Amino acid sequence: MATIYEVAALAGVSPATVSRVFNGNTVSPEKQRAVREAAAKLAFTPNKTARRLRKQSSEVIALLIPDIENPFFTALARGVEDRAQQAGFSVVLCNTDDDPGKELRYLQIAASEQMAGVILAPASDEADLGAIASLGSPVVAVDRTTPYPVDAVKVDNRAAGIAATTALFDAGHRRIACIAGPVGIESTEDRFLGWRQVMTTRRAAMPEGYLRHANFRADGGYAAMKDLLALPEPPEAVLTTNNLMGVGALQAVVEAGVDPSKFGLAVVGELPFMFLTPPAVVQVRLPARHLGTTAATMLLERIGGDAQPPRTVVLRAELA
Amino acid sequence: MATIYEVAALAGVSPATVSRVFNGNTVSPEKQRAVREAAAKLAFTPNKTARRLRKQSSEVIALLIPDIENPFFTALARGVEDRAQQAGFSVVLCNTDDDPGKELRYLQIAASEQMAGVILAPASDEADLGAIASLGSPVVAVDRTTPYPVDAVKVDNRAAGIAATTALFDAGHRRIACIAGPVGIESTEDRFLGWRQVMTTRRAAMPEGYLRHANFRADGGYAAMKDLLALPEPPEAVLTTNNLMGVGALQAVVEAGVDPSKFGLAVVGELPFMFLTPPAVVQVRLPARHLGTTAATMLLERIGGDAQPPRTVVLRAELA
DNA sequence: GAAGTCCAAGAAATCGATTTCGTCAAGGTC
DNA sequence: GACCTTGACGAAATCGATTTCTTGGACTTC
Repeated sequence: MATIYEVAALAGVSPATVSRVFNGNTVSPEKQRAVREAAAKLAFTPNKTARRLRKQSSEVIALLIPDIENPFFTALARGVEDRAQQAGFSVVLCNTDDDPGKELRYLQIAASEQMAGVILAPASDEADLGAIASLGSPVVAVDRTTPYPVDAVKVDNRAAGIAATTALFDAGHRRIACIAGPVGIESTEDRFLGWRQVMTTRRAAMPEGYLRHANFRADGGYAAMKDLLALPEPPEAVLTTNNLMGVGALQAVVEAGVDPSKFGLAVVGELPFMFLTPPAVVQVRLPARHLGTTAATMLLERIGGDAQPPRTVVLRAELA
Repeated sequence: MATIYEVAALAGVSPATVSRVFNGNTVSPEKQRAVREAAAKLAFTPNKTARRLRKQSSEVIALLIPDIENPFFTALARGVEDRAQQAGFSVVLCNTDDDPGKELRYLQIAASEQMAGVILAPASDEADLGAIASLGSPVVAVDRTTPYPVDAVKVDNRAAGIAATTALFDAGHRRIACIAGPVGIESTEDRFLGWRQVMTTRRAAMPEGYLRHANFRADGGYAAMKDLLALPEPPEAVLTTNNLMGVGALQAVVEAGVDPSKFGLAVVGELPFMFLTPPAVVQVRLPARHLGTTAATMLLERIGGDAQPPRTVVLRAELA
């Protein structure tokens, strides 16, 4: 790795001039040419670390997501990456596993690595954005909001829950259960509230046990669905508040010998890679990628110096 | 962000001593305590950038994969992350989209960011590892190998292809087509060779058009399968050389009104989130996560100074 | 033609850590 | 007691860029 000094020596100028050439400052055409030639000859790439130390900032943004194996989040990540790439930024992907400890560690890393900004799907309400915020690094919350006054991009989750539940109603189902995510995670909580609202409005019965809190993965949905099917009066239809629980629930239905195209299953999110989706499955498509591009755009605006008060953008999900 | 100088001032010692406290050098117990107290009071976190500039290395490893939305690669990424995490390293995930240009850019970034090492699923044979290698940063190729003399972890792809094809034979199929990935990608090429070997050994007919090269995604598999089914003499069974093409192929089968549990479909890899897999689908499970942990382990050994000649570890895939 | 303005470009400071080097005192050896 | 070793620790160099400060020359302006 050639340094700026070697380039300067070869080009017969000072290091400062070399720096100026690459940072768009006033340098005479001849010296400019000399520097570029020397740089090319030495295959010079500026040392990002040194630059970062001096500039106290970098062209890297951190993206903290809870589960890299969830297609919803990878689609979101793609959106972030596409947008960042365009702007010449790199994205560092971090897996928090919905563990506040891991999340905190990554936030500290982001701070001590002088990252330009952070996009975060908060694992918990207590996500400590204090450290990173006090650094002046912008933060955008995505998918879920936080108590901190930062930009946020989310989905109208309650509307999504309402749409999904209503679709089940319209298909003729009445005894509709809900498999919700862990308590305290805003996004699925809101979807569950949508379900409850529809159920209440329509005066549908919500027997004890028709609401299940499961972990976010396929196995959680699977177990919850098994439980539901084992009830004395099992539901005719079920809403799961995220994609992977939907996968698990569908499997449980099939394994129980119930015809999945008769049973009413609604999922907020998409059943990933499920082209074979039984027609009866209702899916509310979440704009995952769009969530990512929007968040990235907002973050880049902040990085660019935009100082307006925090905004929250709410995207709408649509029935697929 | 407090600096080492502020800590030193508060503790009444020199910056060098503060550094020594955090890097395990000889410091008297009293000063040690004083420094730790001061550091705690100021919430001191060492500036990674400065440290990296000085040490010319960091505790970050780069992982370059072709497609973050492919569950095979996310599982692999998880493996890498778990292992890295244990060793106190962070992982930076980069999406190459199988684009040599993007790949090259990321490799340069890895170099200019002083990353401790790189794990790479090469997009092409020409992946220029020269720059990064000349830096002395270790590189481990994963899933695919490269002409450069670096460590590699791969799957016995030919055996996987053989196992899958043989299983189709054993199920009574004879007219077996193959949907292979793009030409030039070693992993799927080898799987295709396994298919051809079985077909040849068993003297099965391989009519013109029974070998398709498709893009790696579900849509590629879908289109290829459509083509195959439209042949004058369509195959009775098909092998796809990766997971996503299998998803697409399965969809095409179903859409064509063919009963997927009659048709013979074999996939090298797992049909992601496909719990509803028709019984006839043969899957050769690839040890994706294990690939990741193994690669990370090897990389960490190299980072630790291991200088033995390059090794290639071949993992075995098993019929699921 | 003297004074003021402007601009290219080098010298040197700077970012915040780590590390080398040197100093000084304590302890050991003959 | 003279000499050597050892260990703690501060001063200063170092990593490689950016940026401020400074200088000297060209160009205006009156």
